[in-house]
Amino acid sequence: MAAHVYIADIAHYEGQEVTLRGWLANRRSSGKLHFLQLRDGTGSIQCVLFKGDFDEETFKRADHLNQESALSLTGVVKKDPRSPIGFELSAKAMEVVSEAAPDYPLGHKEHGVAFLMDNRHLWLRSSRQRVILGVRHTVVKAIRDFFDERGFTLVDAPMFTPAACEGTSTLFEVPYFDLGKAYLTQSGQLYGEAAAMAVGKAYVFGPTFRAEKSKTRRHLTEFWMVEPEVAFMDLAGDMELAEQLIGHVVRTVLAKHRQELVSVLERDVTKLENATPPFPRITYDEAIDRLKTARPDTPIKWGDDIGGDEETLLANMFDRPVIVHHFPAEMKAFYFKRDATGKYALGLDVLAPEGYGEIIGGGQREEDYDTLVQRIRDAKLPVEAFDWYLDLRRYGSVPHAGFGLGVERTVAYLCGIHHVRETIPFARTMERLKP
RNA sequence: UCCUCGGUAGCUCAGCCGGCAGAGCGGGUGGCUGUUAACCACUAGGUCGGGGGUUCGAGUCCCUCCCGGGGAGCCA
Repeated sequence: MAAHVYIADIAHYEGQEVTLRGWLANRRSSGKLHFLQLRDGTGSIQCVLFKGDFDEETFKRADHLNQESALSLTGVVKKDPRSPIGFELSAKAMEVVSEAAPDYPLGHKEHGVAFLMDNRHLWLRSSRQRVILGVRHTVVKAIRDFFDERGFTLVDAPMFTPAACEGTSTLFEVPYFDLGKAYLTQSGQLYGEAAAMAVGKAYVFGPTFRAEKSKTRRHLTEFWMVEPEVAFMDLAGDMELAEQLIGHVVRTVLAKHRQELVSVLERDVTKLENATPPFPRITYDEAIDRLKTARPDTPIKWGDDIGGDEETLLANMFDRPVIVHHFPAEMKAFYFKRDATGKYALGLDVLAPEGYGEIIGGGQREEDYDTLVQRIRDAKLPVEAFDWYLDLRRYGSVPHAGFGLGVERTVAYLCGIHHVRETIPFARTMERLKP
């Protein structure tokens, strides 16, 4: 009985007899030779079956197997210059673990987006999706390692929350026993602030839900966000932490996935190689000036949000992510600290290059109790709902700051993928709840 | 919610000025000892998104509804 090996490790077994287990991706034949393309999750390899090595029934069956049939193939690993991976399997025995039904929906030709998303559970088997899933895994691990190495503690925030974190946004409502209604969290930040006062450096990492009817390539109704929060840190420290995190994630992904990014996703990785700190920093005022200069006819004016097109225009002025900071106070949520003039919120956004948009949003928080109460009132939010949050300002309040990084937008940027729906295994959008 | 594009074979699409419903892939059968989106031959496969209208005649023109893609607003 030959040892089972994975295709990714095939180079170590040249000349040896091994068993491969996987799924039939494609097959070809030239009569007395059948070529079975086997995929096992780590790679894909061509297995060659010669008629003389098999009994008639098995050999015939090999040429009629349906796509995605599960197979176990035993044979000798042979070096072959014609193979894209340098090796192929000269099969001597085949076991059909389970024959696939004949109507596997995904063929080898192109498919439309809607069809692929309907078949997302099967689409994941493609090499493209396998690479994206791998990059996402690496991104998540790199983020955890980054914070772990810097003495942060992971503090999980709840998914069920009693009220809006920021007030106005549309939240998903769920019934909650005798307590009435609960809402799915739209940010773990307020809990992250509580955690920072407990452990100094905390980060929240989990899914986030937005019921807004956004239909763009940058939006999902359910997405993952990592939100560090640090006591005694100001806006400058926040910017440094943000660029260090992104720099670390980009470096780690390049080190591990460079080859796949280039060959499978056709990503121009030179665009990622530049993404090393320090990142350029511009104020909101400067951003508006730059936009007006670059495109004099743009209708944008001071106090406006920087929209998708402007964001892309701005980001393309730099060869790496750019940090925009000091926003008009009215633009930002109630908990942002303001500068001495009161005109600006100490917020920061990090815009990824190439139109991938805002991948980080955050800033320094208001630590003064009275000011914060006033802000909550100004925002027409119920102060009682924030009593526990205000306690953080009553018992040893300190300056602190943090941010949220969107995992899907980051993966899209790294992979060079147009739409974030491909960067999460099972995307939830306005029009899609299945599979 | 608004703007925009689309819905024709299992999939991707073509179908011109209104005149017999098409191709490639996939499926089936057969052929080939080096194919690799294999190739070659033959073959099966249709409620042209639903409804209504104009017309001798509608996949095609008009109205309407449904579904989906992209974008805007808002945000990660």
